[in-house]
Amino acid sequence: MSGVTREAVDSRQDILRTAARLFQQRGYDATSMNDVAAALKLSKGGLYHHFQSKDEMLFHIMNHALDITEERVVKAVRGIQNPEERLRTVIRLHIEVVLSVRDREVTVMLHENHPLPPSLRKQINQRKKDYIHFVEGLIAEVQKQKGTKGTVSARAAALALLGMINWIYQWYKPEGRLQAQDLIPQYTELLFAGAFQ
Amino acid sequence: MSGVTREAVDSRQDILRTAARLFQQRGYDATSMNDVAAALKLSKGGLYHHFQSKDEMLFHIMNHALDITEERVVKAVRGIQNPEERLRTVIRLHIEVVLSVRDREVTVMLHENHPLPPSLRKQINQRKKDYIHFVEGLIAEVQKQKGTKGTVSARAAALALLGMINWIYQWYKPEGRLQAQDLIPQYTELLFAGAFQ
DNA sequence: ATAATTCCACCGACCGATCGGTCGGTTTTC
DNA sequence: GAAAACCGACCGATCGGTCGGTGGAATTAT
Repeated sequence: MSGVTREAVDSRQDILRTAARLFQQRGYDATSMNDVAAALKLSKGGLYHHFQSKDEMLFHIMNHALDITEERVVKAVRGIQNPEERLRTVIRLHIEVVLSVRDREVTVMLHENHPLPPSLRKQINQRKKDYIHFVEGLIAEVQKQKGTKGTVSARAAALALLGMINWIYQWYKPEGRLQAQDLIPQYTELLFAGAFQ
Repeated sequence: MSGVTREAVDSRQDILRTAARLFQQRGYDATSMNDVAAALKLSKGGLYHHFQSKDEMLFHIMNHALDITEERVVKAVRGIQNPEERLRTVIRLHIEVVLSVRDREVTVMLHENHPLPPSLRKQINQRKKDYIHFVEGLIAEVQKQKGTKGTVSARAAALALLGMINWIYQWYKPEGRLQAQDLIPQYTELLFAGAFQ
């Protein structure tokens, strides 16, 4: 067993990536299992060899989107001591994740609210809440450090920040003006000092 | 003809209101024409007497949502001379529209991106763009008035503001903490001075 | 005033298509 | 040769949409 046991990469991952692409482009409901199978040059029967249901695929895609966010944002800033710098980095990384062409799972998670079976649904919602809480706590830390006296609570600021970032996929066009590298400093400054400094 | 010619109110409006409620609660795709008809105590055949297709209903709902926004936000602030006060009022009114239980059409318009026939789709998208432009222009005015030197462009600020407001429906619970009346001043201050003043 | 006609909201059975999902059997892989 | 991967025909259900017809109110003719 010298590095074997693998090969064929683990086709589940490939399938999920393709499915995520289609779900993002056409929407979950408008994408049939036949569409997914065809895009993978599989039959529908073959596809069902790997997944039990369409819901299960959506669940895995959403879970993977949350894995990505935790990996590329939460874990990535653990080492940063200064709260303000940590928050600035979170903003940058989160925007980069949302705009990443590679991570279409994230957009699917943001947009689709197809009713999953309750147990699966609860798992996803809990992880989403955890992330909001993470951002809220970080903002509270920065507020404390800066001695903020304003009326903006950490919770409202977190929800506003996540709202403006998570809404980007609704209007962003890679070929349009306002590119990612312009967006990051502007959204950051908006949160830290408003739009009229 | 003494005030006659009416009666029966105009059932198309009633139908659209019911459809909007169902579309918002269950989603457009997950709501069948039978569901809509049943909620109105109609048969599906009877429903199709009033509308040609499900797409047409969605189009009218979205158009109506844009009517509401123009009426209750854009037109409502026309009389306000001072740009800053006008912008503050726009923020308040827009949040109130998004949170209004009565205007479920708005949430439907924000969330659903079902592919309408191109001509209808273009109309909706154009009106959305017009509204973004309206907010962008207003922000630019305030920036000029205040002599803003920062790096936040009016366009980025407009998209961020609309993002944080239009995202509210994703997390807002009427029974939760963070009510509308708390939200409005906090979102306003966030845009004007950031979260750490 | 009444009979005939028009009109309109509505019904309910039906259609073709498509959907998610199944299953028995065949091919591929190691 | 066993096990995993895969095929393709098939199923029941549901979908958006159609259509011939019906009953009653309004309109017109007589």
